[in-house]
Amino acid sequence: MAGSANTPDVILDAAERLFAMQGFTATTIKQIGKEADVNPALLYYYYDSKETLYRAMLQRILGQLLARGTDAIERAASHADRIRAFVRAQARLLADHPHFPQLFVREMVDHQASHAEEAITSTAAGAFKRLCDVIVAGQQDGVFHRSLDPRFAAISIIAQVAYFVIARPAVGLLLGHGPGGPPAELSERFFAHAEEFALAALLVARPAEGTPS
Amino acid sequence: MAGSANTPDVILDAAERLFAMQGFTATTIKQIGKEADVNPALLYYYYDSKETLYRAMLQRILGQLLARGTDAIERAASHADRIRAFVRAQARLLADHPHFPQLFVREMVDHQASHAEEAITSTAAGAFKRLCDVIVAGQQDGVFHRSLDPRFAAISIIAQVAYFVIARPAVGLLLGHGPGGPPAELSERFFAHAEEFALAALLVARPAEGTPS
DNA sequence: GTCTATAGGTGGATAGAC
DNA sequence: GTCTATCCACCTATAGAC
Repeated sequence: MAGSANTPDVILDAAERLFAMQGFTATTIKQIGKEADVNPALLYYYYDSKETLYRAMLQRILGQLLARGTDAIERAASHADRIRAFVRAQARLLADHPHFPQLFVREMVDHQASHAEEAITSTAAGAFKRLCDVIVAGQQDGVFHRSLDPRFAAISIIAQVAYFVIARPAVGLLLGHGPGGPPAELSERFFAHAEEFALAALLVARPAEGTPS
Repeated sequence: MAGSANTPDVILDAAERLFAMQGFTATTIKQIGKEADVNPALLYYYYDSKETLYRAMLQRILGQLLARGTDAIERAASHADRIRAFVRAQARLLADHPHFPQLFVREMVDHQASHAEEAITSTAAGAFKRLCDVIVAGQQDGVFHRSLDPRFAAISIIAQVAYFVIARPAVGLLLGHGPGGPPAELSERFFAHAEEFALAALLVARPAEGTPS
């Protein structure tokens, strides 16, 4: 408030944290005001309603995410490296925006993606298609296994990292680290594994045991 | 209600539907009463509070799910068939209990699995361990690739089907079928793909193109 | 732009008749 | 066991002073 950022952004920051942690209905205007350290009534000066505030918050984070280029994929030299780059970019994206997984799955189950539909079809679908194209190109060059449906394979690849962060409490319990989730170092190792697993599934000629990437 | 089932179960049925669709906070006692066609006040005759009702509902569905045996895995002849059997059982399980995915992810994000912690550690962890054991056995016999961490591989395998059903609206949009999700026939094909993808990642010697399973 | 005060509505939960 | 009536807390949103 008094300081660096302007009030609407401070409000959106607070809303993002609370909506991600508690969901839409469980989060109250008063909580957001307190978290943002502004008067709750002030929220209605900037946003028409709680619903409007939620949409603005979601659009902002979707915009931030989708603005990130997928250049790393194009820069990669080989088909395999492009798959690696995609998985790595996905993991970095989710690590940099820790609230996003919760907001995303809440939007799925609460509103059937209705508030995110445009963002998904207009931009996320682009990243998905790029991954599919990488797979198809690898198949045509005989590097990737041809019997896999490229779109299904793309979903399987995305699912690994996505599920790991969404089901974090369950994964933590399964790996013996409690419902707080696995420690950061273990998460990093899983993300590295996810690259290997995806490539192992795709590649026709698998590199010999222990061959460095 | 007047008829086959007893009132507590009718209430739990209604609660299961509404909690799955709307979440804990957004679902009201009055809605549940209406959905169950009983007086809302009656819920407090059977359950102490909304929270108690939620827990009872969750315990019931967790009990149903965890009671299902994993015999199919043990009956399978080869390492590969055991992986297939696991994925198939997972897909069947989720298809038979359409509310479970939503309830599960809501429990993750809303309560960090606190209400499901015991069910996960006592029983779901058993199924997870069995999958890990199948992978380890395959690795020891030289059938599965040894460089993969068995626990991570198990998560990658589970993630495919789990993410597909959790992110159903997003998957529907990505595959061009709208936020209502993909049609049943396409889901079935994805589940079949998930078996192939998992095996392709695990197997050292991949079957030749087009070889039937 | 920011605050105080409050209207208007709804939710969880209880008391008590039947 | 089931229903009616209702209490109290809390929530969204607005009116209006500063």
